[in-house]
Amino acid sequence: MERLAHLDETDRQAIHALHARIETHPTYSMLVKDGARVTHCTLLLDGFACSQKDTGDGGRQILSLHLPGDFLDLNHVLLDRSDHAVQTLTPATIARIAVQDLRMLAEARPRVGQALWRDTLIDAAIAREWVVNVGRRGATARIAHLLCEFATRREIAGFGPPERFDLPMTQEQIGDATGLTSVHVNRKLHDLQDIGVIARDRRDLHIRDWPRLIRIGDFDAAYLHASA
Amino acid sequence: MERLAHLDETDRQAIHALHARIETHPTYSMLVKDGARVTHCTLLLDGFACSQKDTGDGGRQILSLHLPGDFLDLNHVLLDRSDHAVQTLTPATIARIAVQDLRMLAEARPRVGQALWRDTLIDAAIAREWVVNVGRRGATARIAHLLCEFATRREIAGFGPPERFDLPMTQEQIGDATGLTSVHVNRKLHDLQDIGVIARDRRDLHIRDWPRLIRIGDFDAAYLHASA
DNA sequence: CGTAGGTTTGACTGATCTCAAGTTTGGTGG
DNA sequence: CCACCAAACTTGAGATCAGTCAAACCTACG
Repeated sequence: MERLAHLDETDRQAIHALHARIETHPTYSMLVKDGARVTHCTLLLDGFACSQKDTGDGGRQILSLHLPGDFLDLNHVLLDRSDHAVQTLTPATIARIAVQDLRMLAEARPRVGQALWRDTLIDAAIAREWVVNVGRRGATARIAHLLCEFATRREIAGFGPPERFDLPMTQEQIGDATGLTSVHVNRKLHDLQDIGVIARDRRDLHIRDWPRLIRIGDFDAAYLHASA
Repeated sequence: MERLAHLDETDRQAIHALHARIETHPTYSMLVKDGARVTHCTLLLDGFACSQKDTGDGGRQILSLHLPGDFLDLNHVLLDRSDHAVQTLTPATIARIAVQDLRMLAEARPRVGQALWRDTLIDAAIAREWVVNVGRRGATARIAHLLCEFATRREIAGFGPPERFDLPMTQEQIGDATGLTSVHVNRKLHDLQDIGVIARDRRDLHIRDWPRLIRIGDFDAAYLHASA
């Protein structure tokens, strides 16, 4: 949260005073169910997760990825019903904090409140960029954009350089995130590999030509609002 | 804003005390430019507008529609750079309010602050639903969903029943909103007409079989969070 | 080892795009 | 009031991208 707003000592104390329940969950647990009434917000402490929504005919769309340190569902501070699901992509440990506590905190400590609000605004900006990605880009660009976003968000969150990392997603999940089928994802991933832009070994992804991947993915990190 | 939170008399007075500059703009004016530094937020008083973003190869994606009474860019309260553009779809009159005034108001009157935050959360929910629409639904369903959303938002905003209204968009714009070409939009609109679900005369749209349109568009209004 | 989940490949299908030409509509100036 | 023009809508034919179906192949894990 330090990245979202300048907090003073009182702010920090107020945050540390929050009561949180720590939980651990295996891969593919539903942390939040779509349509559920929610009384707690969830903070991802370790592992990866994604927001998703199902269509009437059995399709699934992944809406965003969550890294350690992300709030998964801050929207529940003011909306009492969930409009999408959140699922773990890996084993994860989370902290559940009562909505009411967060709301009171936001009121008592405006700086903290603004940090939380700002976080939800960045989530919204990411969602808008995903509309563009899925609506107006070809398959290769969509996948490249997803890789760029994940790599830079990782870096921003302090997990090291964007050139090499474990991508915690199956090709099927990449497809659900980009509006493609797993078969097509596989082929386009190979294309990116064949032209030397990326290299892969299992989940381990190596971006060999970062500027080119950015160009292919039509990526501009501005929407992540990373600068304080 | 009364729909977003319960406000008391002091809240109302504080809102009325805001200084706003009223402007009128013709069709297709850029109210907010993508990437611009922003010092004012915009409230749409009359007319229609849309948020949009351009891709590197000249494509355009419409991200959301704005009705009279909507804030167009509340994200600027806490993010100083715009990550998308806002353009009028019809002649429009707007009110510009200084970001700083809104920020101070939100701090002084928590109820108002929560109303504003809640508004941005609903915008985010709409953006997420658009990701699903554009990512995982076929052409006809995308268009049907767009019509359903516009019709219900109109109704929620108090513009009368959802069965008949003027759609303030060209088929090209419907395409930009759904990730389709105007040609394909035209064909699918005709399909909907041929099966008797809608009738059209110029921009005047008549939904003749609302339950069926909802089914075709896989529409569930829950994401609009309309109930107080 | 055996199995399930994930990846890879091929052949075929189909939805949507592209290009291109008409047609209608609404506004504007004479 | 009419003629004209630009924008929007419509239609057709052909091309392309991505989906479907189906099988084979890995590979981690029990």
